[in-house]
Amino acid sequence: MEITNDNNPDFFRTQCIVHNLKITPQRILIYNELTGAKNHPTVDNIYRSLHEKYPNISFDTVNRTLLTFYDIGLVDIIESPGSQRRFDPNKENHHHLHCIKCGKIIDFTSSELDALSIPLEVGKHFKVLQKRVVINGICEDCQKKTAGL
Amino acid sequence: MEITNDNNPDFFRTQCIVHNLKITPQRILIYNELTGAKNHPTVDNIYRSLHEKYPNISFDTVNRTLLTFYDIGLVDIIESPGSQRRFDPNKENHHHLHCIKCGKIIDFTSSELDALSIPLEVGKHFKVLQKRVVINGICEDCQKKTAGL
DNA sequence: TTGACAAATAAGAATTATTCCTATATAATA
DNA sequence: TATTATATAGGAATAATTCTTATTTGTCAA
Ligand SMILES: [Mn+2]
Ligand SMILES: [Mn+2]
Ligand SMILES: [Zn+2]
Ligand SMILES: [Zn+2]
Repeated sequence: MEITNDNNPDFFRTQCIVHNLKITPQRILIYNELTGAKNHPTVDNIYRSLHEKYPNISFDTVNRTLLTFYDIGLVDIIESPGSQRRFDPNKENHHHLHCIKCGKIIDFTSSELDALSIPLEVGKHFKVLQKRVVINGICEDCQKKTAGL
Repeated sequence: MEITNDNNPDFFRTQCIVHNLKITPQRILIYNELTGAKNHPTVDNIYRSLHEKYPNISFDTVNRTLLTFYDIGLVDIIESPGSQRRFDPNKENHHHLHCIKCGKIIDFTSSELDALSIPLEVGKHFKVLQKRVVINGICEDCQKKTAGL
């Protein structure tokens, strides 16, 4: 199943206006690249894709813009085991598989897991905004690669 | 509740021997520091603590040793939203609260969550090694800080 | 439609995090 | 105790992120 992210130009414009952000060509490009992205791009992923078509865009603009999008809730910054910050344009409830070999982070959905209940004690001390199941393991590709050992 | 990590010198020695690692003073120091650590230290956290008492220890040794410990399964590298790699000496089944304000990662336990079942479809394509619930939100301290706004 | 201005950008420098290099030291073994 | 493979310290190199500043641009009021 292919996951496609929402790309709603009107929503984007509205969010920018609500948060007093100017609607610049760079922001539009980055928003489109992001919503078109599979997986969970790093700043560098987005920068490189855009830089091919628009050689003048700067890395810093991509980075700053992605952080701004995070601030206004347009994108998530997801958990990963170090290295580079990774963004998730998919704000829907979903869960993650982390491959410990290649670092890939794969989405999966489960209404059962969406509904899991958090201990009461936790809710008393911690304001819960999002919950997700994170599974560590080895992806299909990496299993195949080491099959011959 | 205070979480204390196992510090079992015999276990440590055995693990080193099994994996053909020399038992060096540095490795012992790092192992002890790690098992004494609350929360989820970065390389720099461990390095700084040790460096106060042992000014000759090098950052690279701490970093390399922690990665070695990860390789032999003595410690986990945990999910975090970028910045620095974080280690978890607690290999028991447990779950995490991520504070999006201060970056703190807090442990909690729940036998109910330990037992959650993963969709069959996932297991077919992905070799599951560990599963954990990761909750994003705002910790008690950070809630207090912004209470006056 | 135009001008003023606050906000955003590009480019490169600076900072921070991690890894690599290599000469020296040392734990393990015989 | 001598040998040797492994590990370490220290510093250099690389990678990731953020900052600085001169310039440009989107927005809005006139
Ligand atoms: Mn995702
Ligand atoms: Mn933990
Ligand atoms: Zn993989
Ligand atoms: Zn906090």
